[in-house]
Amino acid sequence: MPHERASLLQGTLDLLILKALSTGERHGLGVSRRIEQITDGMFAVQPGSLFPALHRLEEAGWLASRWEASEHNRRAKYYTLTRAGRRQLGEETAHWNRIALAIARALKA
Amino acid sequence: MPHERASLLQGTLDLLILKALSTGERHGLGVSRRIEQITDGMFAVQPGSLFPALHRLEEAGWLASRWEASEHNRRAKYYTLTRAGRRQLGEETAHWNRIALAIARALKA
DNA sequence: TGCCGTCATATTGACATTCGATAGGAACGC
DNA sequence: GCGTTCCTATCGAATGTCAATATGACGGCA
Repeated sequence: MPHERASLLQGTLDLLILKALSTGERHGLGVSRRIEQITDGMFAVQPGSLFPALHRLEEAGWLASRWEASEHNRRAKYYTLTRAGRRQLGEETAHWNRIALAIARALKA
Repeated sequence: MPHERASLLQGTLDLLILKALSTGERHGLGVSRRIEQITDGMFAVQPGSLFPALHRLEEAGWLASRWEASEHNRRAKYYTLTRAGRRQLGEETAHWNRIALAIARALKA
């Protein structure tokens, strides 16, 4: 039960998706649920954001996908991080840290 | 001198403008320079972002403005935080802190 | 007087991203 | 069959940012 549900900060969606997939294969809604979980319910990714983003990341070569039956026996597309995706996750994490630090510093001044 | 210049995270522009004005009256370009200063050169706000944002914030009642001669004797519009603007700065700061914390937690998991 | 560089505000057009709403198919329980 | 849940998918709209450019005023200088 989240206290507040924030809309995503633009630019963090890719990062969160890559992170959600870093612990293993998931299908679309699974990614969405994982993001909600690791952000403590702070961020909820809508389908209209999620699927275009997944396609974009796959297009970029950071994700690979295959069709498979879900745990509820529905057809689902499972995504995995590619090696390039794992590298990208590292870069985006570092990028985020730099930005968050800069803003934190600015807000303290 | 900045090592890297990032484009703004969408949603942080208002926050940075309010913060830049929290230490006193500034005109448009002065706000821009102040942001660059307090973020250690990390963020540079372009005119095409800056002026619409200033107008938006004034429209919202968070800024007040008046025409005055600049330090170089050009006509410049000086902006000040209103009381509501100061309150807004507090809220947006708190909001940012919650978001940054949630993402930091997510990235550590 | 005329020209130019700088300062400063402002607008325009393009672009990416996110969201809300909606659609639609497939499996399951009844 | 029928509704419900699960899952992928697309569309339209709104928003926010940027790059490029326009406009004008001042000061310095020849």
